[in-house]
Amino acid sequence: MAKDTVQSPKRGKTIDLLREKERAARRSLIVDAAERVFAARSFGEVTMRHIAREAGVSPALIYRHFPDQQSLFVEAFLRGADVIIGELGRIAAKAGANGALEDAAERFVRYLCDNDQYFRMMTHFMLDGSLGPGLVERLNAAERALLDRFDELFGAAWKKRTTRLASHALFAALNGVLITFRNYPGRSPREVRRHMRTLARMLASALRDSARKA
Amino acid sequence: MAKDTVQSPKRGKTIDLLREKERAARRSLIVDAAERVFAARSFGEVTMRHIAREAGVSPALIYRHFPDQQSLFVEAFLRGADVIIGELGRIAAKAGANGALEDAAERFVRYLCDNDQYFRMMTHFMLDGSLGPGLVERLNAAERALLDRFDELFGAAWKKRTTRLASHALFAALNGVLITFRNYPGRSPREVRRHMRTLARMLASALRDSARKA
DNA sequence: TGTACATCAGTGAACGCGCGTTCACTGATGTAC
DNA sequence: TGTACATCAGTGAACGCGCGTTCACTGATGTAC
Repeated sequence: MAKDTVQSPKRGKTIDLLREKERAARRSLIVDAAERVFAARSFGEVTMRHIAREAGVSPALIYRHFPDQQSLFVEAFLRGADVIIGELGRIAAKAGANGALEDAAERFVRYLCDNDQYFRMMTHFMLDGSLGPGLVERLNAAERALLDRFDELFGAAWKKRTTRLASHALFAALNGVLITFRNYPGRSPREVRRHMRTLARMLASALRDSARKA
Repeated sequence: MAKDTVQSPKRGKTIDLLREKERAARRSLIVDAAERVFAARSFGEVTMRHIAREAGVSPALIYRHFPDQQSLFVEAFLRGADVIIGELGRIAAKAGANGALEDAAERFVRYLCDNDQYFRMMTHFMLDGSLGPGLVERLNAAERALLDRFDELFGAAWKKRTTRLASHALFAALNGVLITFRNYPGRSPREVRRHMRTLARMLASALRDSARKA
C-alpha cells in the first residue's frame, strides 16, 4: 500500500489512477468470489484455491491483494454486515411508528437466514479468537454500528445504559435464534424461517416491554 | 459391539465381564482426554493425535473404540450436556419458588461459561451440518431433554404450545448471549461473565412476563 | 502338567490428501533518453 | 523514431506441514486337549 503511493516521480498521474482503479476492481472481484464460495460451502470447506477458481485467477494472485486468508475472510463478511446495518438504519430512520423494533428484529433474522453465509462467518469469528488485532477492531466497529441501530429502535425513553443493555440482549438473542434453529430437525426450510421470525418478534417485544418497566 | 456379545461358547463369563469393564474404562479415559483437549484448544485445533497423546495411548487405539472422529466428539459433548440438563432438572424439581426460571437461566449461562468447551462444541455441531444421522439424533435428544426442563421451569400456566415457544426463545437467547459476548472487547473475563448473567436473567424474566400476558 | 492355538489390546509407521503460502518466472506496458 | 530498462499483474509448480485413518505387527493372556 505505502509502496504504491511512493511512485516514480515522473510517472503520469492519470495512468497511476487508472492502475489504482483496475487494482481495486480486481480486488473487489476476489471478494465477490469469496462471498459466493462461502454461500455454497461450510466455513471450514472454504479454501484459497476454491476462491481463486471461482474468481478465475490463480491462488497466488490473491496474495497480491490480501496479506493472508483471514483478511480476505473478514472483508467478505463486512460486505454482508454493512448491508444489514444499512437496512436497520433505514428502518430506524423512518422511526416513530410502533412496532419498528419488531420489524427490525424480523428483518435482521430474515436477512441472515437468506444469506446465512454471513451468519456462519460471524459466528466463526466470535468463536475462534485467533484473529489479528486489526481485524478484531474492524469487526468490533461493525458490531458497535449495529448496536447503535438497535439503540435508536428502542427509542430514547430510558437511560442510555438501560437502552444499551436491551440492545445487547436483543442482538444476542437474535443471534441465538439463528444458530439454534438453523438445522431444526424435521421441518422444512420454510417452516424454520417462519419459526425464527416468530421468535424474533416475540423476543423484541418482550424486551421492549421489560425495559419499559425498568 | 455385536461381535463382542457373540462370544466363543466355552469362554468364561466372568472373564468376559471383566474384559468388558476394562474396555469401557479405557473408552471412558479417551473421552476424558478429549474433553481436556477441547478445554484447552479451539475446536479446529483438536486432533486425534492430541487426544491420543493426552490419553497416553496411540492414535490407532482410538479407532478401536470409536468408528471415527465425529463419534468421539459427539460423545465428549454429551458428557457436558448431561451435566447441565441434570442441574436444570434439579432446579425445576425444587420448583414453585418464584425466580426459579431466572436462576436456571443464570445457571445455564454460568455453566457453559465456565466450561465453554461444551458450548463451542455445541455451536460447531449446530453450524456444521455434516454429521451422520445417528449422531444428529443423539444431539437432538439432548436438546429435547433440555427444552423439557425449561418447559417445567416456565410452569404449566399456559397452553403447551405457548410454553414450548417460550422455551425455544429462552434457549436460543441464552445461546446467543454466550456466543455474542464470549470475546467481549476490552473487559475482563470476570466482567464478561457478570454481563452474561445479567442478560440471562433479564431475558428469562422478560420472556416469562411476555408469555404470561399471551 | 505342558503345548499349540485363539483372542484381542495396543502400537509405530506409513498412506494419501489438501491446505496456506511462496517462489521464480513470463509478458505486457509505460518511461527515459 | 528506436531501444534499453523499470514496473507490475499474473501464474504454475512447488514447499512444508499436519491431518484422519489404516496396516502389519507384537505381546500378553486365556483356552483346548
